[in-house]
Amino acid sequence: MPEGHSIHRLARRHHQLFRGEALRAASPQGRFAEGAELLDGATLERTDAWGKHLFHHYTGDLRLHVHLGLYGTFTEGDLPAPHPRGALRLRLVGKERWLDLRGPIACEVLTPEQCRQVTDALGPDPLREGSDPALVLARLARSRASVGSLLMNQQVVAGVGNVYRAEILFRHGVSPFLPGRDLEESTWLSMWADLSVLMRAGVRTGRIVTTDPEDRARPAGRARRVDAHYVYRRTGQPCRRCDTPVSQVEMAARNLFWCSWCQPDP
DNA sequence: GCTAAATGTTGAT
DNA sequence: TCAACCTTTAGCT
Repeated sequence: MPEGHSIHRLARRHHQLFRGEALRAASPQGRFAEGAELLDGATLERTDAWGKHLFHHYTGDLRLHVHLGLYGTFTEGDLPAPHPRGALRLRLVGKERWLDLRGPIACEVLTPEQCRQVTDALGPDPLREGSDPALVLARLARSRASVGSLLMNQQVVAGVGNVYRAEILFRHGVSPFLPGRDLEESTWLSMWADLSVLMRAGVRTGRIVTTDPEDRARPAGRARRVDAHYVYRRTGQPCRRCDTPVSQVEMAARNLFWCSWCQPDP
């Protein structure tokens, strides 16, 4: 579930797996053969994430840039690595562990300068130290576009995806259709603070849970699955706060979910 | 066990 | 606006 929290979690994990190790790199699929050749033998110094973009810093100023897109996925394990099967874009092998990457939308070796170009095009990331919500506000304040679409724009805020978008709007009673310029500053600042908390929890657990305990159904009997979302993918089901059926509409080829009572139209 | 839909973005039409 | 990327998972049966 690659929203920003997953990518930060992966950055942390890859650092744990391979920090300080010289890695073998290969692209069994062939689509990253040149890049893998460049990386082969380099040592992983550190990892970094900005929004949904992942970076590995290797010796020799080599940077691996990965964007998982919708389908991309990493798998890992202890050596020996299994025989490569399917479309395996990149396999990294360390002293004790292997790491496979499949289906990313971006997997490339960049220079530090090229990495900067990537991150310069991104808005502040609630998961990064020192990110400034005022910069986001400045973008919102001069846009007639809906806050629902602006939150999905990585140049405005980095790391928020369809789930966090729907849930943060609900939690603050904001209609997705409100023009960005009409969002109150104080509302945005509490949304940002809330996003940081929720996304940090996502990094810790690997799951997106946005409901407050009092809005979840009583745990009937044994450990049942937690009611993790207020509106995301709950079309037609009663709102956890007011019982109004959750609404859904397709917006820019993405599903948008909201409660028309808790988040009234502007 | 199978099918449909999905967390995202780019590039072509 | 749509296809591509080509894996995972939720929801059926």
